Amino acid sequence: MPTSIRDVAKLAGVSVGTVSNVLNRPQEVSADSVTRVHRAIEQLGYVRNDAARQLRVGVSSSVGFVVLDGQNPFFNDVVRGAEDEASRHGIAILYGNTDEDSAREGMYLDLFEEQRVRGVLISPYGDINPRLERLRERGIPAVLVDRFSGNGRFSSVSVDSVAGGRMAAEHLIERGRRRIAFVGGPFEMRQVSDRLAGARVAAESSTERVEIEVIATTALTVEEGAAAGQRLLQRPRRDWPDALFAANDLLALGLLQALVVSRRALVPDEIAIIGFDDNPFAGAAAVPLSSLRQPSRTIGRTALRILLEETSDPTAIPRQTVFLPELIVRASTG
Amino acid sequence: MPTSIRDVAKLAGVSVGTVSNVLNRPQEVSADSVTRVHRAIEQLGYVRNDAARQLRVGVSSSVGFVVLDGQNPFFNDVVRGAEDEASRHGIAILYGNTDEDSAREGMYLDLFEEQRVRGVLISPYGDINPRLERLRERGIPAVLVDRFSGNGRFSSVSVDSVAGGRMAAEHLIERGRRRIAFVGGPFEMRQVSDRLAGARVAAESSTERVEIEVIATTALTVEEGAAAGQRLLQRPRRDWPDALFAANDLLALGLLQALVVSRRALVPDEIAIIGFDDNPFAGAAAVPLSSLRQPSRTIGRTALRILLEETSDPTAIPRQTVFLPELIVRASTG
DNA sequence: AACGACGGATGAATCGTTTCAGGTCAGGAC
DNA sequence: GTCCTGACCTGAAACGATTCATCCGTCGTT
Repeated sequence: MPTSIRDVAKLAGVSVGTVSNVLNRPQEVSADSVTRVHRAIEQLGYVRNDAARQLRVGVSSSVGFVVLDGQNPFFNDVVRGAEDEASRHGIAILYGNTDEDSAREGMYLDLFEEQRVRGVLISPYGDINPRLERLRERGIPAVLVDRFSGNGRFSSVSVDSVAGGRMAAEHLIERGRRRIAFVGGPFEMRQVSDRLAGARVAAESSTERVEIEVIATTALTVEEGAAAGQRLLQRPRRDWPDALFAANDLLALGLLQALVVSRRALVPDEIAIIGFDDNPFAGAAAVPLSSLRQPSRTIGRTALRILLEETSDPTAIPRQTVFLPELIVRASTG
Repeated sequence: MPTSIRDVAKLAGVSVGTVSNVLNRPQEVSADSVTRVHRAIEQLGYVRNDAARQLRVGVSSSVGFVVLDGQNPFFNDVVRGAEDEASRHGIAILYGNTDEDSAREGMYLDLFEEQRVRGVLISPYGDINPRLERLRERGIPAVLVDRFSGNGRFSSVSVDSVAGGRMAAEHLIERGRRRIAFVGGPFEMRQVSDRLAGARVAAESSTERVEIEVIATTALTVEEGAAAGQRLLQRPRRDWPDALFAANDLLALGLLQALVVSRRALVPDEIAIIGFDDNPFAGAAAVPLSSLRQPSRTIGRTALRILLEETSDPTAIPRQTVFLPELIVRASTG
């Protein structure tokens, strides 16, 4: 029932080798054979079986993308960028979402290894360097996304979070804020600790006396942001910071919502807020949100491109691509 | 270099058949062999080659998901639901985004057919019934997502958009609004026309005299919503509607933003707004947005479950699963 | 006429699994 | 001692593509 390359060969009156050649290097086949084979393919509705191809040539036509947080529009944009570039090469994306769960992360890496994917894009959660090393030994390269490769063993595409944190804090300081609360967590996430580090650099290198307080959250979500906002509002007013720097826009939106709904704190007059990512909803928020824009589509596209280069040249030296975020000033920092 | 099942067999001192049995039906193998094989696997770091497995048994361990609009949080949630269910079965998701482009849609269906995926989830854009029929003939079932199967030839999981449209309009009418503008488009999208149809039903079955005006957009995006809002504000004030029903939350957020930023129209006092989807950002908007919540995760999960059932029983009768949306009232409709 | 070169076509071998028809062996029934 | 029954294993065939050593004609050269 399922038609194979042999059926095509028979109908076209040529050998299977010729059919394969028509499919893969038509220039080495006579024009006559090409048309006959194409006609046969058309007539039978033949579609090449990629599993057989992959088994023989040993290389798959898909790449895996392990995403940290499928809810986050930032990652969706990154995936979009990668998917866009992949489709140009006839490559499909195997999508795995870990939701910050090491077990799921490992599970997807296993799955992708079984599939012998061409390569893996990953925004890592746990310590997966050993896993990635192992994949590489097996000829599956990996590119880290939204994460700088600490030891330089892998290529990575990320945004300079330290610089971004610094830009955010400098902006707040310049606007006259002196008591900044950094809202974010968990701090095992490199992006989170980097953004805080950047903010601290800004505070220390300022001529003014600037305090940085840390309000820890357990995740980068709207809910956690709102909860943090609630906690803040319960303090006596004199203990309030005059600015909030949220580790990402989801948190910032949650914070904003808590402050606006309570009507107890004016944004930005009493408390300014700045986020990170500039996700598509930041500009549409209660008070349009200042943020640091990441070139998310470009990140995905670039990561996929590097991955493909590494698959064709396994000896390539890993390279770290770092983009600078862009400060977007809106009403929330007035 | 790459280790195969044969290497494992040799090291464990058994035949390849036994290794395969250990992997696939351990209960039929002696305990002794099982442990020896496992030890060998461990030692060699063997990972089964899924392409070879797939070639032999003829069934892949991935399903394709063709998504209409990767930017839309609603679809991301649906994907999440599907992915969650899939991971339970050791199945990976091949992710394809069409961005409402028939060419891309066809491209992904081709790609998935080459991969001989287990099945396809799709939120269709163009008229792809013939393509899906063809896939089915080849043993690849498809489940329509967020779209009712017109001719009942395929299973589908969707939300009753007519009912939702009706609920939205009834809510506005009940709140005293009489001049409702429906903002949405293109109308080829079934969801859009259904939501409008529902609103018309509500208007006609009301005891009051209710006008429904249509403001067409070219896409369901924040930008289109904002643009529609601008156009609206340019009219003389006496021609303004007193309520806007947006075909989805992205549009609604855009509308809201246009009205709020201009400060010319009070929401909801002068103009009420209701959206559709209840995406995670609707509640965090300038004026928290009323909306119709779709059980997006559940939709994805259900669709995948049905797909798997159909792969195991190809004679199953297609079934249409329809969820009812839930009215979420927030400040934007006072 | 002999020879070499070359464009094309051929088909067997191969990739790494799963499956299945048989084979081996120990133990139980008679 | 013979036969039967299971439990367990074995190894070759098969899946559908790609590749490559060969072969076949034709044509140009000498």
